[in-house]
Amino acid sequence: MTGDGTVGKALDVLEQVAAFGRPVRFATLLSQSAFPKATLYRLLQTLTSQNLLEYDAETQTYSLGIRLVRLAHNAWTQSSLAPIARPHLDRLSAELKVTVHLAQLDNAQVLYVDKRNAAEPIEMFSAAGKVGPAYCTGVGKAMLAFLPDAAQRSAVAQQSFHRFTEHTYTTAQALTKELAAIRARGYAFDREEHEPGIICVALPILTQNTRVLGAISVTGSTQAISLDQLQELTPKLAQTAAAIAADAQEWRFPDINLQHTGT
Amino acid sequence: MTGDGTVGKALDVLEQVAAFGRPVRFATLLSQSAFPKATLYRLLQTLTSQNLLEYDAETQTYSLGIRLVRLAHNAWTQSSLAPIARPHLDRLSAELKVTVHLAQLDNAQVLYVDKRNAAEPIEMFSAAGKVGPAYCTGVGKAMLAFLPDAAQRSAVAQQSFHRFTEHTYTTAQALTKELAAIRARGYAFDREEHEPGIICVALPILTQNTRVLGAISVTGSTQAISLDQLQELTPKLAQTAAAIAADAQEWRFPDINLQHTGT
DNA sequence: TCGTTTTGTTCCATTATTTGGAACAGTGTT
DNA sequence: AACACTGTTCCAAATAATGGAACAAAACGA
Repeated sequence: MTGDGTVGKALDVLEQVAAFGRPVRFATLLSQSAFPKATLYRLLQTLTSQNLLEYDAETQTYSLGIRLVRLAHNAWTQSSLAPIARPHLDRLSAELKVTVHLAQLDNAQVLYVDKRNAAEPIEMFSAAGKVGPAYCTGVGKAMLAFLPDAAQRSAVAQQSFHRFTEHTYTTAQALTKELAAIRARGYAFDREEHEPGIICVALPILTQNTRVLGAISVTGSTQAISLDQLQELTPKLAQTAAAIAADAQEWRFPDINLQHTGT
Repeated sequence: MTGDGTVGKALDVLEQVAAFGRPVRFATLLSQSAFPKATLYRLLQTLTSQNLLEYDAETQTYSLGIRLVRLAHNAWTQSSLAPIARPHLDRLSAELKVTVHLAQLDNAQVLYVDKRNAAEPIEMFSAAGKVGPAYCTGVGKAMLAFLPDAAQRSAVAQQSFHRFTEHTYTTAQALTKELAAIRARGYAFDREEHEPGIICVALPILTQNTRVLGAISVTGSTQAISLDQLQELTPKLAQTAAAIAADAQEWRFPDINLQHTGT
């Protein structure tokens, strides 16, 4: 997971700080870091001077810098499906009165990039950016199932297979079998595999060439809805997924017409 | 703006890609880059392998990677004022039925980290992460005004002073004078300096030691509200700003108690 | 079809940066 | 006043980045 010379090392440190989730002191980082004191020190300096980290002289702590927020806004706008999918999610959520998730794969994990909530109208940024496991969520399995073989094997190998509930798939073998079934069926269920009482149906968002762009899901609690009822929503979901994929396709082409922009 | 060896250069490239706002080809980047071909190529490789960029083989284009979205979620959660301020903004917005902004300074620019809209309930991530000019917005001037002298001079020097409207301050001198007035008064107005017909009052969020954490503002259109009416809201705003500052203060201390975590 | 141009990728000796052990400097503690 | 602890600086050795140029692979044109 590391590598790429200096840049990779700097990012390792950045992730380490991120993992703390709160401002952190030099000594604390040092004690957990593989880097020698002077090296870690200089990396922190570099990151701070680049505003990827922020150093609070009062408390002598490092925390993530807001430059990341700005960069991520660009990333979210241009590279995630969210802006394209937004109107479609709005429509789906309004029509069905359900909780809808939009996710993409990041490093064999599920990254949620947007969400519509049935009860509370909308959740903020806090929802976009969250990560979750791929092997025990509807969106995760839907995406894994449609990955090319090699990529799927690699992704499956990276799962942690922690048993969240009694329904969680806890071996690569069991998961691979489930993925094949999903691929055949065209959509994925989450049968309380991640949280007890929470079920969902998820569909991948695929290009014409069947490349996986992301996935959408509809979630409910077992008290409110049954798997069968969720399944009945799949046509609507499929329609939405197809519409998003079509829009995404269009969004990619403009660049090709603009490629002769060089000076 | 550059520097810091390899990491700095890599970030330059990252920003360059971000600036495009759409997927971009190697040749396009090369034509605008100061780096020689091979160097740029390797930097792109590194960034891509680190998932800060994403390479689409089909269209041969680079775009920002979603790893940034994940990192930014952490940054937003832990390092921005947004999570602390959220309940306070909710209350303020609900009570006054107005549009409220929460902003921080990033590199002498205004970075909006949260927003409450009077009409539409909430806007998503798209609002958090947006940047704007500091010299002609309420929140921007409120923050600049309370910066230590040296930092203020440096920040003022970095403003672009583009004339957006006839009320925009367009020289460092005029702005500095305005900032002194704001400091004396305790809050800032935006008198249609950025957009015609848009006015606002803004207050800085300060620590006890008067360090600038951020700013909040209440915005309105000249048709809907007058400056005097906005001014009447300042006590409520001041109360909210103080409450946020107090919460932020508490949020910083926990780390000090946990500093002996080393192995 | 075959040369030609454009675009992207690899090589490798040179050059510049990073490395990290160790010495040093602050700060607070007993 | 000695001690322990955390953070910062130094510098020769080790390592990684550099970029000119050669190479490969498409896209283009006649």
